[in-house]
Amino acid sequence: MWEPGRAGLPRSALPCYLRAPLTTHKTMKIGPYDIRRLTRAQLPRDTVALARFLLGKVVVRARDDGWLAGRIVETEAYIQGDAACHAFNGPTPRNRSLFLRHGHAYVYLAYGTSWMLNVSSEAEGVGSGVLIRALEPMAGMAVMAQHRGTEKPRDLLRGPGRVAQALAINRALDGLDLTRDRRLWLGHEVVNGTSPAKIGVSTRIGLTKDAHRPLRFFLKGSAYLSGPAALNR
DNA sequence: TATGAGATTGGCT
DNA sequence: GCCAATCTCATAG
Repeated sequence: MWEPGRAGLPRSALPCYLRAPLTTHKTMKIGPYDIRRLTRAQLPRDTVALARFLLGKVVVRARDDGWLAGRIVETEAYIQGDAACHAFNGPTPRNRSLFLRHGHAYVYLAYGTSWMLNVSSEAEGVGSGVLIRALEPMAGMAVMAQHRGTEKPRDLLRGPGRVAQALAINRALDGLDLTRDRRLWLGHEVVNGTSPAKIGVSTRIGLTKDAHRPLRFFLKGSAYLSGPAALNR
């Protein structure tokens, strides 16, 4: 089987989407950061646990024009039996990816205008997911700025629709395996001796059904949170 | 078949 | 602060 980097071409000459690792133990240099892919075994198979676990982890998008990456600072859990969860009424063509085993992408269009990235979060057949609401920019800010039409770092990835627009995420990526795919994957930073940030909890943003549940999670003190300041304390 | 609501955003008052 | 843009799907007729 042909493998990138083993065909006489230096890895650095390959486009990002081919340099992206399929295996876990490889460490990628993305911008100034050392990033290693998360395996399915590392991902909690529980929606709330995954929503908390993903804080501080990294979303990596590989494009032929470069790496795009951001640190997850805000998530929301959409659990089975929750009226606000898209899977509440069973599978439809739009929400079927929510029923994939944990670690797959569920990408959908909200309000006909904004794409949203979610991570499926339970066993196959259970419709649940974690919405990625905000990232802190790590790499590829110039390309993100092009996609977003703004240069301001705080406006690149603050809000789920902005995350998808900045990272060029749309229906074409719906259903992919975030632990295996080269184009979009989850990683963690390889570092020594960092202290874990405190996690804040609030109600979810923009809901009318089941709006009272404390299922939004965020890194306290981050400058890249969406939502009103009152919910970020 | 028609209608209204929705896990949002950007522009304008 | 208000509102339009515009896709998906549940519900009603």
